[in-house]
Amino acid sequence: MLPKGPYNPQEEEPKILIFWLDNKFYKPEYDPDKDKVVSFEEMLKDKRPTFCIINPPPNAYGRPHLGNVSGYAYQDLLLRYYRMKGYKVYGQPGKDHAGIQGEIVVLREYFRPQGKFKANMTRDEFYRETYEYFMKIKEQAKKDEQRIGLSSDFDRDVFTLDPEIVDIVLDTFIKLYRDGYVYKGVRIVNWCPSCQTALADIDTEPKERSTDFVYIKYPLIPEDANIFELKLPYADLDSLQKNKKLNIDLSLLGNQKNKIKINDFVILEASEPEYHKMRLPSLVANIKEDKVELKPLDSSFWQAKYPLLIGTSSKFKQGLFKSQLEDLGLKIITVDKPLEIREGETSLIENAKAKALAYSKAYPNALVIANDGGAEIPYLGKKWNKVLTKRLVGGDKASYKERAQALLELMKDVPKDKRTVYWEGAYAVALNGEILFAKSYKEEPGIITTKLHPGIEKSTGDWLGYIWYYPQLEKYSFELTDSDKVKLNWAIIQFKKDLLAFLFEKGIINYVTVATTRPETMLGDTAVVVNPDDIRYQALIGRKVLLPLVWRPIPIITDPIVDKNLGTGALKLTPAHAYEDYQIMLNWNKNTKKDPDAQIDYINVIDKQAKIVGPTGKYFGLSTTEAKEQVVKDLQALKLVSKIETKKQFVQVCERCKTVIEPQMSSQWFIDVSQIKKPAIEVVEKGEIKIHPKNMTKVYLDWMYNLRDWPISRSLWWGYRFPVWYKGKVEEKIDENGKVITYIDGTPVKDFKEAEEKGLAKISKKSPGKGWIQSDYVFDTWFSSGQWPFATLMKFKLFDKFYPTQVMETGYDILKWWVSRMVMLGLYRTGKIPFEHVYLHGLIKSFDGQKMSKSKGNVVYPHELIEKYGADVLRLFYIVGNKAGANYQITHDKLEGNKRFLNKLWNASKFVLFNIEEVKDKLPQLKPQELKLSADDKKMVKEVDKIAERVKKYIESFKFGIIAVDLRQHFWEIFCDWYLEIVKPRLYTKDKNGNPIEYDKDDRLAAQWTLYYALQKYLKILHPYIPFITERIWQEMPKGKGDHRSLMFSRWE
RNA sequence: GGGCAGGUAGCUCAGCUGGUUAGAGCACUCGGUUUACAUCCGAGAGGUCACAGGUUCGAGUCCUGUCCUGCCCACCA
Repeated sequence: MLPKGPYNPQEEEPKILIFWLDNKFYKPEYDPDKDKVVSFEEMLKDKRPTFCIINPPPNAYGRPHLGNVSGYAYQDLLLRYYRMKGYKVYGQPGKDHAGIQGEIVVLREYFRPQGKFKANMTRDEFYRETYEYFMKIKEQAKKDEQRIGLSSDFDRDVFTLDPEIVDIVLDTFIKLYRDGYVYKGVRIVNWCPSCQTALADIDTEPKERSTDFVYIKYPLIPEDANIFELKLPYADLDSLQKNKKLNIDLSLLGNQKNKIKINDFVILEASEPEYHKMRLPSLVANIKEDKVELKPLDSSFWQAKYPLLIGTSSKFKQGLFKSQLEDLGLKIITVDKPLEIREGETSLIENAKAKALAYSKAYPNALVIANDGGAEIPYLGKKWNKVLTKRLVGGDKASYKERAQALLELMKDVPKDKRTVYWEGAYAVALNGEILFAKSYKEEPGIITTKLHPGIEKSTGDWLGYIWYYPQLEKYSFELTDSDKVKLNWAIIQFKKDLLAFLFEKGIINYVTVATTRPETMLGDTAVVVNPDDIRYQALIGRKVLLPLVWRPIPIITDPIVDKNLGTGALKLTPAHAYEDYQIMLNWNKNTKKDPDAQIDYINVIDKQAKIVGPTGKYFGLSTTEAKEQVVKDLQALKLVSKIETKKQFVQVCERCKTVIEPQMSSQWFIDVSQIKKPAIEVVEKGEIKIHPKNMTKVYLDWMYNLRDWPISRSLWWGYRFPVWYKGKVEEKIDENGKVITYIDGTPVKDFKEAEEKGLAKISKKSPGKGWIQSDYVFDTWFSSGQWPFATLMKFKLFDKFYPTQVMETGYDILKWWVSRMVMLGLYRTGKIPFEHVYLHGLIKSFDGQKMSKSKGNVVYPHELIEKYGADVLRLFYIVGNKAGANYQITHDKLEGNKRFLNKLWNASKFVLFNIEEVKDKLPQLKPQELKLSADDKKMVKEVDKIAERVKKYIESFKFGIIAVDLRQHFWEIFCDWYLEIVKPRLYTKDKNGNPIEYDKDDRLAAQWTLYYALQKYLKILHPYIPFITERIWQEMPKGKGDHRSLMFSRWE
């Protein structure tokens, strides 16, 4: 009998848990038919179809949080469902060492109280102690998993750093290396100059500071100028600077000497004995027979020479933008009396053309932009606009009069409220008396809103365009066109989106101004980057600028990531010391693979002590702070600083010591994913792996399509150490060209392959012998956890039996990080998909509706809720009404409601059990057709069978949360409120006062059987949702065919 | 800036490939019951399905645009 009173989960749930654990129901070796644990071999031979879920391993050092536990509810629901369906079920639990996070936590919470730090420990000591500590502490996480009812095989609970797992993971690395998918390359890393270590992004934190934003002018090298580079004795350079003149021998130019002409550039480079380099740009002033006279350049050389702009708009006339233009060294010609060619038989576009031609005649060297506009035409909505277009035969070519006529006619047919008005205008651009292009535009319905036409922003794919002048807005903008039809040799300057001016290239733009918060890194600049759609710089793409101070020609390249509106829209590229610059370099080099000359490189100018190194001349050896001051000072002396602003900026600082991170180049290990990602994309595209919810498939595929080579090495102690050995000490140094060079035992090596060939390095799991030193790097956590599905199953020799697994259930937030890697590495290592379905659950919002976070103080721990409500209530909260990928909020109402449901189930069961007590044992053997079932009984049976069928359908399509609402309601309303109430009179054998009453025995038995049948069915379909209470009630229920002493193994049908 | 999701009752959310009168839980109002139910049952009220167009015999559902919210990614040179 069930105990009296309301259901008490704190009392009942632990008993059930012990019942399950003691009987080892969770083990795959448990055979329900024999009701015992059979041998491993016997289990392997079992013919039942398999169903396997690998439980995502939580961090070993902490207790699983509300999110982890939600996962277990879903995983366990599936495990239990398929177990009851007769599958051979296996759940693989595990605990994660959690890489960097694990290391931080153990240092803080375990070692620091003992006065131990990485500085006063050996690596082995640290690893051993941490391992032991984790082994101990991970038991708590395991208990939490069991408490929620997760029916996985806890005898096979495994740690990610388990030696056998490590072995399998390292084998994968070695296989990747042998197959040529692993390489060691130089890459930018977060370097903490104080801790002297590379840091993962997660170990850095943003800090706001205010800093100087320096605008530096990089002189543009004229297109037709040759550039020669010459190495000279230092003394010669010195004399050049002093005397402003130098004669050098033509023969120094070698076979290029015939090319040189006056006004060419010669960049002179001289080295001091101690490695400092001095570079100075000079102009060829005079060529004698065997000598060249060189003149050093000063900044005045780059000044602009002549104006070339004419605008016809009122803004020019008013002298607006004057200062900006003059800042560029331009003079502006304004036209006092603009031509008025209007009306008559001329169309807008003809007007514009006529204007442009007239002006260009007057100013033969000017590029003329002429506009004409102001025609008002009605806007009629979509439908009417079509009519309008049709009636306006001739379109642009129609004259004003024709147009006005047609519009007036049309207006009559248009409903009044739709008669709004838009503007029409035209543009023409002329040069040397010739029209370059012309176009009319129609835009802005009605009273013009404050917005520009959306097409303007969208169509910035080309550089040629049309000016649009919005009279009512007093604004200019432009529209771009197909540029391959018209090729012009000029650029367009745009000020703050408002003014557009077309400028001749030659002699006008003679600087490219870049803005930077880190002027000292310009010493390592290798390019200037502009947005490919930025019309201002179109004519400059592919040209070169001369990097001041170090006087190195660097190219102007493009990348869409560059923000046109930030700073000057031109970005100085220092790939060695800015993460984003580094990415731009990679992209650029990838896109210009076929053209080796276009490739750009890095120059590392800051070393691990934050000192200036590399080819930096007089700045060599300065600290970054000193260098910054000096560089700005020197640039100002050259008049190459146009302005300095103060800017608020976020910098990354070291999480531990708060030192500003100094990004720089360092040698790291990579996986070349270009090949191995292909099958991982294919299996998802083909639907061999299905992702729930479906829309996450796109997220996965987008991520995979764009996946770049994966850096897998980390400078940590806690993790899988690389199976890489060096014969001697490994050092990294920056050479005089700013390149990172690795030295093994003093010998410089180009790359790892070379080191291996020279016998200085080896890939091996064990030490190759005395004197060999193992690499300091450990693997990125995702490299190991990406192998979790097959590594765990291989360890337990269950691979053949259970791989591929059926479901991977995890939070959608790690789809990209974890799921993608499991698919990729699983396919690579085993040739098979790791799982058939990916079910992604949503995140849980706290009681206040916000995302849980420690800083907000709204974190809810699952064990708190379990203590108060029990595991079943929490499981219902996770499941009921929720769907894949959707976030949901925890509320007390939901928890209370679930508690009430359990109580209802408990009481209804008590009622049923009490009323079937004396016929309990024979009920399962009775056949419905032999019973005197009433219409209500039959209806009840039908109803419960129906809901069971629906639940089955929904669970198998991963919609168990949605159907749970119906199931709960079904039990409550159909079984409790309806059937139980109407069946009562048929069950009573006594009246209110306890006196016996007459009753029909057969009818009563029919009712009793129906009660029994419905309840056992409900218990079964409810079991995957609320295993504890259903199992507890099951213990009191009579058992029939297909029933097991544990509800867990009783068959659904 | 790019991407994804969402906007439905007072609150938290369902509503699959378009199809009667748009649903559930909680909260609310009224009535009843206490031989399973520190309760439960019955009844009721409450919605321009964000907004504007469109497709259709028919739109919460499909298309276009707009607004708002949340999340993810990137970036702040």
